[in-house]
Amino acid sequence: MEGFKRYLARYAAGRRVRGVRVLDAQVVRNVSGARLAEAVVGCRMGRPSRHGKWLIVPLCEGRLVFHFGMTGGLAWTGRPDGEPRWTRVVFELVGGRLSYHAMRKLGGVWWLAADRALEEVTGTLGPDAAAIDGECFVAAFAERRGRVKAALMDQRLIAGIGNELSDEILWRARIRPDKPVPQLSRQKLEALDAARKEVLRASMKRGRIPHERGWLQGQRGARSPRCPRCRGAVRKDRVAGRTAYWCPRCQR
DNA sequence: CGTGTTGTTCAGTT
DNA sequence: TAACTGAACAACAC
Repeated sequence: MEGFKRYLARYAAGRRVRGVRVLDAQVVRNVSGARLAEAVVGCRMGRPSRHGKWLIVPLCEGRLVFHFGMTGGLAWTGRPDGEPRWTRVVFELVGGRLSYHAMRKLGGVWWLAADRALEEVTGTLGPDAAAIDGECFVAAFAERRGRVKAALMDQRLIAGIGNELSDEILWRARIRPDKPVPQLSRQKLEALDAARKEVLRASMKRGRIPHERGWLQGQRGARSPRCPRCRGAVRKDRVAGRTAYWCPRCQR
């Protein structure tokens, strides 16, 4: 999401909207295409911000809110040639166009007038995972009783960590994904916090989760995934309703 | 044709 | 209440 934010900031921020084309009305969630166009045409896109996996772009008196589901993205096209496959909404800007695309339509685009709260769209979100300090992070786990992977991915607790990031953080902290939170020692919680900081720092620097040497995510989808640390076989299990990759030798 | 998928939400259950 | 499970959404790839 940080990558999308920077992409929008680089290509679209500061440009005036000339028109909006809604190719699939289903992904514009809370207003009609006509109402969206009425709200944003003539406005200049402001500097985007991010809270967890939500992208917020101020525009005139309101803001556009984007969520990308599992398969969404943004694409900037300077010249009027073909849009990306699965483009759902196109913002025609002075100097180019910004396409919102999504194969599966699990995310969407919202328009929020100035007097509406972000929470109306996003639901309750915890503080952003990249913005909090260690004390706040550890405190978030204080009352949790479930599995650590579920807690990490709970957006109401801490916003921004999804399936892949949670696996990567747990692997780095050497904690198994199904470990009950109450069984984590103070030391382990601090290791989790250190892993959280390092994984997010590196991911935000690159604009995506690295899938390279020394990263568990490089093994996701491999025929026989190997732990980058101990070379043991990586397990693939269902934890907290999602596919978890983890190393049973390193993660206890 | 069946299975799995980077996210979220909801109903139902423990 | 907290938290879990499964289904739903949607559109593929394999």
